[in-house]
Amino acid sequence: MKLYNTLTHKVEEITPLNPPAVTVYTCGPTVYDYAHIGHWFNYVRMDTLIRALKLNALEPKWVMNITDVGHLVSDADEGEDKLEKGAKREGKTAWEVADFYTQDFLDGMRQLHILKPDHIVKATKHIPDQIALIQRLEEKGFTYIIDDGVYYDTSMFEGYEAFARLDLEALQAGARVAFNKQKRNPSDFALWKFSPKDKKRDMEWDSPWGKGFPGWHIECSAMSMKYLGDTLDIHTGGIDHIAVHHTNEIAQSEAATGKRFANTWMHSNHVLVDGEKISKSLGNGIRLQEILAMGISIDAIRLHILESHYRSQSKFSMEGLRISESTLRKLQHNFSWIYQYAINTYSTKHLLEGDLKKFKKTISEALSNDLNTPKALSQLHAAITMVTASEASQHDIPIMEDFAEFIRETLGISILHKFELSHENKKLIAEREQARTNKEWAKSDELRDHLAKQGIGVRDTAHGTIWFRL
RNA sequence: GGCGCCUUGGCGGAGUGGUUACGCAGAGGUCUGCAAAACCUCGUACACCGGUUCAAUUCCGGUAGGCGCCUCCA
Repeated sequence: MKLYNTLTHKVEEITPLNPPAVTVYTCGPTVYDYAHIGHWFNYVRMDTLIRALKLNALEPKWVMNITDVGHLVSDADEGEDKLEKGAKREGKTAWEVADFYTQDFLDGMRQLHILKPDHIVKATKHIPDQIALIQRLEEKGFTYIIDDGVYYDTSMFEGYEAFARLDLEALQAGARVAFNKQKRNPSDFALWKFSPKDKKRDMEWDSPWGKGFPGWHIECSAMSMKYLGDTLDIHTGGIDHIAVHHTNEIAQSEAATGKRFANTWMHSNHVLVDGEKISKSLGNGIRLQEILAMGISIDAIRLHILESHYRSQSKFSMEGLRISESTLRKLQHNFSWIYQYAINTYSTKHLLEGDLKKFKKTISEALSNDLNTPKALSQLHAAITMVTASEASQHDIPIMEDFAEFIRETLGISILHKFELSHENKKLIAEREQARTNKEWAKSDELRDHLAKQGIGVRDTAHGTIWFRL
């Protein structure tokens, strides 16, 4: 199993510390608003990673966080907490806002058939862990206190800029925001923020340094290490987190433990809409429910996401999504059709076993090579073209079922729709065949349309009429 | 201003130092009562300019354009 590692800028073999276990930590959402399609690209890709690891006989231990406190509207630690801001906007408490959007996110995860992480951890449920980690940093002398909080002194951590290949002086010179003058270094960040003296926040906790709330970055370090140990096999997240969030996670974690924080860093690139990034300020993020309301299926959304590589800047459009929908339908129709054809066909030959085994292998190889999902899909297309062109028979039924299950497990897409025909429909099909025999074309066409409305397709073949699920 | 990434046929999108990506759309054909589907064939893509090489879309340098991060943000 190979993956591009942001740490080394190379595609590398994954070598877990304790195989077959492989620990994976994914930066989850900040739950102050609805998740949009860009988020779902990210999480479907992470889901694909987990599926690919399993395919390689590894046993992923997957932890994802929910940021339900502390993510400020600015990484420079200025401004408001997003949750508190969302609460103000909606006339709710920060807790209510967090609950609402957490639920929205978890619903989306389920709907998109994203595998369930072993632990979904909330920042607000791990305040003591974060405080303990800050204390460790304090003991080692990495922290200092100013008016608004406890800060991490990035100049104390050698190689702070290495991960993101930052040029700190240049960053400072070109930065568009004014840095807090009390900070020792512009790149220093808050570990603990104090509550404003004059008002009570919805979310605040006591700490050795005073009442307040944790900075955004500390949660990921505290929770990942709590559930997965000091060194992670794989840490994933959006590409935008490299420069600040992940750089800070490394600084905090490695300063505290003296050990490597994560061996492999995987980053999902952004999705562009009309050539631009999806962002709140542009208002160009479409929600999952909006897409579903347009009649696009879950499988089509997944297929569409898999059609581009996770490291490329993918383009998103509703038109592209509709194309994926028709592509998916075609795959499903063809596979379901040939399956039904095989059920109705007798032969002593076993045609498909070797070929489908070969395709399973090429699909596995594509996924195992830095999650090359476009290539995996091309192999899926090739497999289905091969199968539909074959003279499949009853012997091939288990092989086809096995292949469909393999695709469902690895890509999370259903290509085989199995269901029993009702007596009613069986009768209609028989009637249509009779009408065809009698050359009553108008009647047979009418019956065909009638069946189509119920989701039953018919194809007239040399082996008679074969029905399949549309 | 600094750093990083990208530029593939009508669209989407892989990949490779010399051999078909693939999908969608399009053209022609086979089959069919007609459909539909399937199958077969087809387009001589790799931003531009140099360099390395027997050979470059693929490596190196430069030019142009785009995008991202350094605010919000997966």
